[in-house]
Amino acid sequence: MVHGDHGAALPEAFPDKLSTSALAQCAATGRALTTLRREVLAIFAGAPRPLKAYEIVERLSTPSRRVSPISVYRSLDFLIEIGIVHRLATQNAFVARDRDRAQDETLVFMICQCCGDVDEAVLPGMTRSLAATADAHGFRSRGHSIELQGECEDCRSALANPNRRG
Amino acid sequence: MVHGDHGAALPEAFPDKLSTSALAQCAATGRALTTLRREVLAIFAGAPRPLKAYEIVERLSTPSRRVSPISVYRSLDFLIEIGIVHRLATQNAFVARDRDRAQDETLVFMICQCCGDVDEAVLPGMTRSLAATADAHGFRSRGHSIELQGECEDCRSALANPNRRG
DNA sequence: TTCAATTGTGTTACAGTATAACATTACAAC
DNA sequence: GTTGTAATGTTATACTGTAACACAATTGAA
Repeated sequence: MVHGDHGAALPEAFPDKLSTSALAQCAATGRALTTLRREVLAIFAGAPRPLKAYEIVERLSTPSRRVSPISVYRSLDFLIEIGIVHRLATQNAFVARDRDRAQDETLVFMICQCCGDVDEAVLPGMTRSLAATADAHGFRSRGHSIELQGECEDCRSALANPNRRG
Repeated sequence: MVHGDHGAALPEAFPDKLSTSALAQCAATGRALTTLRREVLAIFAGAPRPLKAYEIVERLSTPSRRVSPISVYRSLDFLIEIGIVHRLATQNAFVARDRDRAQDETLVFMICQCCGDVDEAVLPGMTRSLAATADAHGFRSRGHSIELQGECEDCRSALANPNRRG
């Protein structure tokens, strides 16, 4: 089962928003959402936090099926290309988001150093601002990575009120 | 050049702007700009591009002196702490810059995928914009990483006019 | 002086991240 | 059926970063 079996059934609750977006992207670009790519996506769909590549390797591997790191990396590269998955460069980790992939949207990731959770935002003026800066330097931008490190609201509350933590 | 000349041929005399900034930061924080840290800084001063940690290891090592990766990483951590060196998360590489380290300045790095050169800029409104976004999400930001990937002016010219390249 | 605390480096070993190179499988188009 | 392309399998390895503990130098104080 390499590619072409776009209708393969998956153990998890499919289709979700992620795979719907992925399928739309594949249809638009003439590429295939293969079994392996679906499986990786399914793992993201069930994960509340960013995933490490080798976590995905572990979760896909069973005693009878050894998924190699490079296969996972290749699937990740694909999902990144179609805009479903984002690499958190500062964390060596990956997240899946189903936002509209309008090319002029600038995603900002806020990464909690305490609990590892990631939130994301779109800065309306950011795209223009970055483009203007790049222009001023003669730089043609083709991609970006914007990540904030800090503490999320929950962790700040917990730190401020250690007695109340659950 | 086993010892005494810092292990690197410098194009400019010491002290340069980088080490001047570093010394000022050390004086302000009561920490030491040791020989190893100076050597790492000197390598940055002579490098036109971002450096990989293991490139620094190689340049510091000689047949009679084996500098270990962890020593280099420790020096890099120190130089990052005092704001002289920045880590390019998307490249697993490091650059030294001698900008004023005003805490409200938001550095943006523009990384040429073609030649590897890095330019940086300060976006005036960015700090406020990011802070407002973080606030809106209850996120307390303590650090950030903003990197653009693309092509620098020189490489764009070269690509547009392949005959003229030199 | 001697002790303890602090800072920084040396040394060894290893953990974690990512890719190269080549073989194989599946499908589509001719 | 042959060829071209896309995707994965397989093996091995390169690259990036850290843990753990020992050693050395400095400082401040009993």
